[in-house]
Amino acid sequence: MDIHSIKVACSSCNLRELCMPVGLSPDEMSRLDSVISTRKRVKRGSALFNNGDRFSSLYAVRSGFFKTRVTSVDGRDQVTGFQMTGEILGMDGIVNDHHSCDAVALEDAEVCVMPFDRIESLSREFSALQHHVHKIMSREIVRDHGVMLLLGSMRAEERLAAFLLNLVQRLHSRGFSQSELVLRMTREEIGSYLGMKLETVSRTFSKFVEEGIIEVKQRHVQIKDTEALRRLVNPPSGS
Amino acid sequence: MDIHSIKVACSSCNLRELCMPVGLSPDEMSRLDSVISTRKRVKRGSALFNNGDRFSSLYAVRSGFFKTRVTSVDGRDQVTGFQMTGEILGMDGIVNDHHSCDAVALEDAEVCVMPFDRIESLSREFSALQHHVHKIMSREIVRDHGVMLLLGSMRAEERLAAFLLNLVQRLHSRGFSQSELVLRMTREEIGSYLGMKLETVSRTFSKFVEEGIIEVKQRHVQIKDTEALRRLVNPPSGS
DNA sequence: CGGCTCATTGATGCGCTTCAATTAAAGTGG
DNA sequence: CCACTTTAATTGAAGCGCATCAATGAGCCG
Repeated sequence: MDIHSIKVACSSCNLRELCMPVGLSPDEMSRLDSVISTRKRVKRGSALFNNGDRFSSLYAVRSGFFKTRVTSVDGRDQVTGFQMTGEILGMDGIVNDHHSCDAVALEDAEVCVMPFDRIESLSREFSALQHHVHKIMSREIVRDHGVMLLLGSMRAEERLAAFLLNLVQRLHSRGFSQSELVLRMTREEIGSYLGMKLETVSRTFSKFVEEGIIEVKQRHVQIKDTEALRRLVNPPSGS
Repeated sequence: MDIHSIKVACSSCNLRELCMPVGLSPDEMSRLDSVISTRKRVKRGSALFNNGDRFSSLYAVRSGFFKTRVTSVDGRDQVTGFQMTGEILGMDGIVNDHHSCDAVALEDAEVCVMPFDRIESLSREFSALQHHVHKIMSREIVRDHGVMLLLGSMRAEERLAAFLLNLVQRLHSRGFSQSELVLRMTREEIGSYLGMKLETVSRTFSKFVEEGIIEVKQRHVQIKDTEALRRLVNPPSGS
């Protein structure tokens, strides 16, 4: 066991509200600790796993920030999500025993490695853990449906507004500001996620700035009028 | 037990390759039979469940055809998928104990009702079933990522070509033709799924007909040049 | 047959992409 | 530490793809 494995314990992790362990007894919790065998560091720009890699584990983001991306046969790619502290990566790999997307760190990151066969065997013992795994996967499905709604029916301004509100809400629930955020991804990555070109992302940011809704300094964004963003996502009534 | 409950048994179901039971022993199979408590008929146009309904069960499509759809606060909706025989509905409901989308039958349909708490308890006994449940949810996640790629990075022709190829492939794996299909959904529903307007769907169909790729007579589609469709989805190299 | 829903097709315009140039920031080596 | 290079972001101008509006046609059913 290397030095990074010390204190790798869900029971003493300050992320337990966000991550896997929920409603477990102290005994169950310590059994879960034994599942989280290792931590793994991932350097900015490198991949936690790639499309085609053999699937073995789920990963809980301990620190840092990831994007996941799928690539079509002809090389186009699409960012399918951004994952922050406490969120789970790797569920795409279960169905075919191989990953079907890339997970790339957008800043130096650390993840908890949770071997999936261990999760499954422990799930057979603890129904609370079992149900939690099901919820995590269901949550991902529901999130994906929301992205489809965004991609299929919203216009550029609405998409970016929804994106900002979503990001800031997730950051807020992790103790950060409701109104300030630092983007960890490029305009191009935002655009890929939102189905628009980087120039459109940039222009839309500028438009929001002109309208006094946000302030932008590079990747630092300050939200000055949350309600205006909400109105953009959900147009009052008649378009 | 009403008459429809007779012979509701996975062990004698000709869909077992497509649906839930995989790699179960005869004993396990008969235990699974006991989970599938009932069948339920759903008339064309009516909902199996709606957004907000309490979640209790997963549903396996026994016959017929469904769409699922999410609705935004301001009333826009997005078709998130079309489900045919052997496919599973309802996984969206696990995370919040309530469904977050509507599942509407596009033709008279019948589903197997699988109470989720029973699935979970049986999953704790049979690891094969447990893993299969995980695979089904993972498959849905992977499918959703594919739809995001389609919505985020493809143009109208590519989207419709991908849609047709996907439909015909799923039908083929159920014993139907590789080249002929009957659309169970309207142009508007196709458009909602693909993020385009019904007029664009219609025009794109017409374009394919002009190019000799397909023949269309109302909802009956005959694919005359599968390779041309494949080339549309995956442009040769340039462009 | 008349009234419905669904589909097709045309004309016009807008939103976003594309191409291109400029600026700003971040990383690199002398 | 400051030139130099590289990457990221902004902004403008032009064009295209798809949406929108509108009218017609085709099936379906009471």
